[in-house]
Amino acid sequence: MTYRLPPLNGLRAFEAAARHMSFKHAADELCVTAGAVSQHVKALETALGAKLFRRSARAIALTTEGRQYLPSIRTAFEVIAKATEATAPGLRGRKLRLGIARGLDEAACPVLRRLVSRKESTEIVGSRVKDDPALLADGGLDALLRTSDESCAGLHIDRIVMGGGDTGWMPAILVTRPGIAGCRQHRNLVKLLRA
Amino acid sequence: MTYRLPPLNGLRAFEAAARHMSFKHAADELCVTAGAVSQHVKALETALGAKLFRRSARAIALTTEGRQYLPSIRTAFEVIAKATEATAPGLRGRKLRLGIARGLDEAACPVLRRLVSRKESTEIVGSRVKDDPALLADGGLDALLRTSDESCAGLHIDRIVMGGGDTGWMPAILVTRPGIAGCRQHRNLVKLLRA
DNA sequence: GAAGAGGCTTAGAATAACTGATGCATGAGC
DNA sequence: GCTCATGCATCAGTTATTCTAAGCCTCTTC
Repeated sequence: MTYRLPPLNGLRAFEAAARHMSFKHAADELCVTAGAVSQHVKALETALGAKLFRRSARAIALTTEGRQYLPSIRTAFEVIAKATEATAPGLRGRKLRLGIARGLDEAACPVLRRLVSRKESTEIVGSRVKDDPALLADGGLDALLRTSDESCAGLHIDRIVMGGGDTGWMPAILVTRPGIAGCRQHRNLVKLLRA
Repeated sequence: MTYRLPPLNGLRAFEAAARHMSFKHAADELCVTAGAVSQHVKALETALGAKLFRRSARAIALTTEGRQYLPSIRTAFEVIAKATEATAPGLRGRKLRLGIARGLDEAACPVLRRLVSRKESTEIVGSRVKDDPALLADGGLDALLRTSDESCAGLHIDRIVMGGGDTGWMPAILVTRPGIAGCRQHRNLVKLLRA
C-alpha cells in the first residue's frame, strides 16, 4: 500500500489560508511571509491539477474543489495533532518553565517583567537564570531566552524580535528543549514575545 | 484553532519505514536513499521527544510509542490520499499516454519496446512522438520520456536511469503534466522504467 | 573469518524554501 | 475621481534544508 500524497507542507499552507481566509494571516500563523504561503499553495494546486482558491485583489475565496478538499485535510491534521499530543510527552499539563538569561535587559521589556511576575500567562513561569543551555538538558528548564545562539546543538531555536519596550526592538534567541517545541505553550510563548 | 504538527515529511518517512519495517525499502518507495529516511525519522523523533524505532544492527522495531503513534498517522494519510483522489482530476480512469521522444533508442531498451507494444502494463500506453513538451500542454500526452530537461517550466520532472538494456544504463528525463505526477499510474511508470 | 546486508553518521552538493522588492488590482477615505 | 492602503503574485537572490555518497559498525551466513 502506497499513497498518493501531495506536497504536505503545501497542505499545511492551504489549511491555514482557508482557516484565515487570508494568505497574510496564514503567513503570520506559520511565521513566514505571505509570499511563501502563496508559493506553497500554488505548488499544491499544480500538483493536484486543480485551483483551490479564487484570488481577487483584496481577498481569496475557496473554489468548489477547495471547499470540497478542505474538510478532509482538516480532519487529517486533527488526527495527527491528537496522536502527537497523546504520544509525545510535551509538558504533561505542567507549566512551561522559561529561563531568561541575565544578559537580557528584562527591565526594558514589559512582557518579560510580566512573565517573571506570572501576570502574563497562567501556563508559563518565567525566571532569571544564568545564560547556559545546559539548564535545558538536565530538566530544570523548558526554554531559555538569551542573546546568542551558541552551543545549542540539537536544540530547537526561534529567532525573536521583541517589541513593546521603551528601547524599541530587542532581538533574542529562544532555545527550547526537544519535545517541547511546537506544543501549545511554546507557540503561545513565541506569540507573546513577538507581540 | 491551530495545530501542533510535527515535521510532516518526517511523518511520511516514519509511516513508510514502519510499513516496510526497513529504512532501505522505505527509501526505495520514496525514491531517496536510506540515509535520508534515517534523517527524517530522527528529526521527527527529536521533535516529538520520543523514540519511535528501536534500531538493531540488521533490523528496526517499533517502540511502544511508535506502535501507538502509527495507526493515527496511517489514518491521516489515508484521509489525505482519498481526498486527493476525489478532488484532483488525475487520469479519471483512462490510461496514461506516454510519449517516447524520437531521440531515445527504443530498441536498446526492452521496457520501452514492451510499453509501446502494450505488453508491459494495462494502464500505460506508449508511443513514439517528436521531442516536444508542448504535446503535454495541449492534451495529447500525459508524460514524455526524453533526453533533455529543456523547456519544461511548470512541468513535473523525474530523472530516470533505465537498466535492462544491452547497452547498459540509459539516462532519461520523464516530463509529466501537472496533476498527473504522483498518481498511481505515474508511480508505476517510474518504477517500471527504473527497474 | 570473509563476505554481505542493513542501519548510522558525516561532509559536501543539490535542491527547496524563504525573503524582500516590486507590480498590480481593488476598495476606502477624502 | 484622486490618493492611499491593503493584499496577492512574481522574481531574483539568499538561506536553509534535504539528499547523496562514502565510510563505519554490527550482526548473520556461508
